[in-house]
Amino acid sequence: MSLVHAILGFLNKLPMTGYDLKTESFDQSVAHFWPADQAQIYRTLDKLTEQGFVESTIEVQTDRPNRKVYHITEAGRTELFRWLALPQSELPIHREPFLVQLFFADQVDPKTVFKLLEVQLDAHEKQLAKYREIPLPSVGTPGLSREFVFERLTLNMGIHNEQMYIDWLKESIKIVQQLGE
Amino acid sequence: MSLVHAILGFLNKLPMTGYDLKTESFDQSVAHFWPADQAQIYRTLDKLTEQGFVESTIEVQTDRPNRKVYHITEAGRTELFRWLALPQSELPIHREPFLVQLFFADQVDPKTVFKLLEVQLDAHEKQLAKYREIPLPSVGTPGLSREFVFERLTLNMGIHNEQMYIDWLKESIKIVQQLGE
DNA sequence: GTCATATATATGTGTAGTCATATATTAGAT
DNA sequence: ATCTAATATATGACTACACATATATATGAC
Repeated sequence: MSLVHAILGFLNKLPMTGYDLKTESFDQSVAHFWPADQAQIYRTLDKLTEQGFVESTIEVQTDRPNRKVYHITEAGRTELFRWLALPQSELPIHREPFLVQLFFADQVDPKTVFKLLEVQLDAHEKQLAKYREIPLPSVGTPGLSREFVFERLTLNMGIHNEQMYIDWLKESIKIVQQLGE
Repeated sequence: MSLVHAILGFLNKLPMTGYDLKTESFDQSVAHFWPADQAQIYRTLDKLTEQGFVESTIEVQTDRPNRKVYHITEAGRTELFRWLALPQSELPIHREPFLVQLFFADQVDPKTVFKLLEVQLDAHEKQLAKYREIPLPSVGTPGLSREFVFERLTLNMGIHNEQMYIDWLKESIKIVQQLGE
């Protein structure tokens, strides 16, 4: 359950509200490998409070709803560092509906298969373009802080992954076309 | 929910029991992009029966438990083909605990980060080796049936993906090493 | 003699994640 | 004047999936 540890990781940098975590942290930087639902962030913060890994203080606001600012505790920091050092030897499962479709594509007429492949290609090209637009300095930049280096590496993963998928799709489209002849 | 459609896809090729679906179909061919839990296969077969997409007949056995052989109905086939032709414009979410660790790796000492990367590299190299051992003819093989071509394409995705991940890990390890100097 | 494995189906229970919706107020857009 | 978006927290309800376990019998391994 990495949501817990992602939240601890963000709070270890800066105390924040659930709203900040969602809009400024998750949606801005880790969404492509750990998207987080707003409702689940709040519920996880409740659970972390019960466990003593975070605490909150109310910041009164007059014009807007009060802010419940969470900060990490010493126990929370210990738990974060324990998990951050734990090797992930089991690879995560990636379920892909599209690959299920492709697997059974012999039961479908070639034009439809071609259409499915094209839609995928379009979606991945758009995703790649999105990643490329993110203004993060490249890892080679002199004097770049460790924080940004690691963030950049995770973005590189996203870019590599989309590029690989696009290459594979183009290769597959060629093969499917030859099959139609 | 592609489990439903994967089951329909398999049953459209051949009537089978839940046990067969698990051991002969899922575990043998689509496990790397759609692993299926035994309990969930049986429950999904129940649901599909209620919906009228599959039907079952009992095959009595004396030495072993009776077999409940499922076959697809006409309604099931219609549903299968409807879904198989449906473009997947939304990309699936791939959650990666390891990338969460890497994102926060600036809070961890470099040796530990290096260890995490090495364990990942090892895991992905093993996975790649596993895929390469699967005896499926390459897409170029003359006279290869459409069924095998599409199965091969999905395996190619697995191989491409592991190769990309390994490349990215090696690149990242170099960068992390330079960071330590 | 005992233990593990294969064949075969089924239920109980828990968890992570999704989606909808409630509440309350301000600022800005049309 | 009215609608929408932003700020902020919270609950209800549902689904997919995971993990453990129950039942029953045969075969093969140590």
